[in-house]
Parts: sequence; C-alpha cells; structure tokens
Amino acid sequence: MISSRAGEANEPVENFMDAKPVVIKEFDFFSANDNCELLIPKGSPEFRHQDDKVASPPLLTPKEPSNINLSMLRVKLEQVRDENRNLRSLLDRATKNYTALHDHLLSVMQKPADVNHSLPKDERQEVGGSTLPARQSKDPGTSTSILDINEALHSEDKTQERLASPENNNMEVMSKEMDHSMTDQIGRKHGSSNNDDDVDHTTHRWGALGQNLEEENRPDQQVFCKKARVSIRARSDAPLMSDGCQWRKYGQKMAKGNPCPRAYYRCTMATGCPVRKQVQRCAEDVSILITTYEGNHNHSLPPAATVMASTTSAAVNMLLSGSTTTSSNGSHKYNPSNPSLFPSMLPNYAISPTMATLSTSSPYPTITLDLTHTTHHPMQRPPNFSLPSPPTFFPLPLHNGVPQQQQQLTEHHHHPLYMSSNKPPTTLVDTVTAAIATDRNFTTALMAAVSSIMDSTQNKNNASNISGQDTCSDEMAVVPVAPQLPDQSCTTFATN
DNA sequence: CGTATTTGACCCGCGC
DNA sequence: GCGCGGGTCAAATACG
Repeated sequence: MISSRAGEANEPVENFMDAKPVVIKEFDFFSANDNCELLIPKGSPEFRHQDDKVASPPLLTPKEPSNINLSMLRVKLEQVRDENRNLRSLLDRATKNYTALHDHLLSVMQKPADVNHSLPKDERQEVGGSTLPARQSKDPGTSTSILDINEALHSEDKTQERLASPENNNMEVMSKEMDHSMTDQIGRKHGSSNNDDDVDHTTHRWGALGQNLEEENRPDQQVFCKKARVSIRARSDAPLMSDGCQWRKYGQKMAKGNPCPRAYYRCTMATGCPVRKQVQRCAEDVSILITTYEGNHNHSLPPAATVMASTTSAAVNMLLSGSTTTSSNGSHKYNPSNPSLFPSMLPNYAISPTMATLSTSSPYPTITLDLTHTTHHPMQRPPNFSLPSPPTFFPLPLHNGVPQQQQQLTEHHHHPLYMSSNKPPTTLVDTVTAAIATDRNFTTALMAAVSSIMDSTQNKNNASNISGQDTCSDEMAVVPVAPQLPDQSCTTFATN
C-alpha cells in the first residue's frame, strides 16, 4: 500500500518529463533526482518549462547571473532536501507502524483459533520430539479454517512489496508468506527419507494442520500451502478425468464408508511439483467422480489445465470474497448478498449457492464444486464465452519465475490420459466448462473475476512501467487450493 | 530397459 | 496408551 503510493507519486514526474504543460498533482519526494525546481511557483520568473530547463542551467536564465539568486536557490535546495529527509523518515515510521498494526491485527484475529500461533518457537509445545502448535494436537482446525483462509488472504498486504518480483507470481509469494506465517506453528518432519529427489523433499503429510514445512529451509525456498483443497464432483464413466496435467499414481486406499477405493496422484509435469490429487467415486452415486486437488503447481500449465485452475480459483475467490453461512454439517455456502471481503478484487457475484461449497468439517477447508447438477455437454460454450488463459500473474499455477509458455490448445488431446481411453475424452475441463456454460450466474461471476484480476493487474503494470517501481497486485487472494487457494490456505487449482 | 502401477508396510494424527 | 483411519513410501510387478 505504501509502496504503491510511492509509485503513484512518481507518475506526475513522468508526465512532466513528457514535456507537456506542467501539471503537478503530486511530488516525488523520494526521487533520486532532486526535483526541487518543481517547487518554484509556476507563475514566478524562475519557472521554466522542462525543455527550457534542459537547454539552460538549472533554474537560472543567462539573464540572471546573480550570485545572490544562486545562493538563494541553494538554500532552497537545502531546505527541500531537509524536508525530503523528514518526509522520508515520516514515511518509514508510518510504514513501520502500519506493519506493526497489521501484524497485531492478524495475531488478534487468529488468537481465538490458535493461541499458540504467535508464540516464539521455544514456547511451542514439544510433541513427540518435534515442535507442534497446540491446536495441532487439540483442535484439528475445524473451526478455524475459515479464519486461516482470511488471515492468509489478508497477509497479502505484507507480501505485496515482494509481489512485483519477476521471479515470483502472486500465488507463490503469498503461499510463501503464509507458510512463513505458519512456520512458527509447524513442526518439522522427523525421520529421514532415502530418496533425495525433489519430490521427496516436498513430500509431506496432508494431515490436519500438520504441514511439514521442511521445505522452508530448502535452497529454493519452495514452500507450499497445504491447507485448502478444491474438490470437484462431476459425473463421469471414465476412471479418471483429464484436467490437462500429467499425474502419477502413488497410492490407493480403501476409505472408510466408501466401497470405492481412493487413488492418490501427484503431478509429474515438473519434477518436484507438489500438487496432489485424490480421485474417488462417490459412495452414494458411483457415477460421480470426486477429484480433490491440493497444492500449487510450480510450473507452467497447458491451457486445459489453466482453464481448470482459473475456474476453481475463481470459485474459491468467490466463496472467500463473500460471507458464508454455516450449516449444521460444517459446510459454508456462498452468500452473494453480503459484501465481499475484497470488493476491489471481485465484485459481488450471484453464484449459484448449490454449485460451490466451502466445507470446514474436514480438517482443512475444502472448496467443493459440484458439477453434477449440470447437464454435461462437452465443448458446449456460450457464443461469447471464452476463458482467457491466465497471464503469468495468475495465482494458480506457480511458475517459479519461468514465464508461462502457452501451448497449443490441442496439446492435451495427445495426453496419455486421452490416448489410454477408447471413449471420447471426458475431461474435467469439459465438465467444468459445460457446468459454467449452463450456469449463467457462475459464468458471469467467473468472467467478472477474471476481468477484475486482469484489469487490476494491467493497471498496476502500467503504473509500474511509468514509475519504474515495483508494484504488487491487490487481487491476489486466491486460496491455494489444489489445484492454490491461496496459500491461504491455498489451492492450486487452488490453490490448483 | 525405462516408466508407470500396484500394493503392503509404515508413519502420523486423532479420538476414545 | 491403543486402535483407527488417512496419507505416503517403496519394493514388486506390469507394461510398452
């Protein structure tokens, strides 16, 4: 926030440099150049247009060789410099105060849910030889997941100064920020792994609030939020729905209360990608395939996957941007009538309340997109409907600084998942797209979300280009869900 | 032979 | 403390 103000302050100077009529709305007190000449009243004889200034000695015309004038200007210059210093110190203090207040607010907000969260490391509980937060052993977080999400979302403010870094996209930075914020409450995984590859370095349990952040100390600081997930329910006869990514199955378990086994997959599109997904058929209706994503991709995604990521991310955004009502089973349905938490980021939507649900009954918040109530017409889209491929800032796929390379839209048709099936490909993307297509509210909301994000980012990028300073995106509030809700408890697709 | 899948063992958190 | 269940590992196996 503070930094963006500084960026704005630069813009008038840039305009000034364009040799247009001098209109000074704000003054850049922190510019490397001392723009003291701008303080000279426009109507005074000392005022010269920028072009004149370049052609002649600063602020003095050859007709006024007076040493007195020169000394006066030097005095003025000194005064301005002093003022500049004072303002700079004021800004520093304001920034510090803001940061302190923000931290305090966050800690206060979280206290009811996690008393231990802000404790110093040595005050945390020692459980089984590892440091664990109190709530990890007591409260699985059922009542705190929403708060965690909001906290993570708000923690964005603290990360904004770093967001502009080209090697970070917003999601990644936010995930890191959140993970850092969680560092104090998370114990380290003990026991050694025989495997040294990246996958194993990033491997950790999904257990309730038991994120292993051993990655924190990894050289690349590749840390991921494991808090939230995005679950997609869709009707499908295929054993697996293609979502544009490559997955490797690493386990299968029989889950209690469900005759159908649960399969565990991890993303293999890039080494070390921490994204996992679970695939299981619904116990009540085996025709429904439940795919749950978790983690952030650390690589670029093909369009098919990015569309999915965008969709789930938007759903997460919408859920989180509006208040939710808690039902008896712990699920939260989106309430479009209440103001958004981030009104500047997302408008108030009218999302179908039956389509997306935020559940906190499980140890981690799970955004569920129920696509089973929509008619499945693969590839059917409204005439004007098209999801833009997310630009590199888009929170869901993490690129680790690698520019996202758009691939051919047809690429996923060569995906092994397609080739392995004789049936017409049933893709998650198709399903989601069809669902969107048949739900105008969702379509409208999603497009608004995407447009909002893109517009916001474009504006900021423009401002950044003008000011030459780092800017950050305010819209970054996607829960890292599996697929990035944002670290914040983020899904990658949420945190897809 | 390299890669993907299967599957039993293991780890860990949680509830009783 | 113990058992249960979820999640992951890794050796064995299958496949192209």
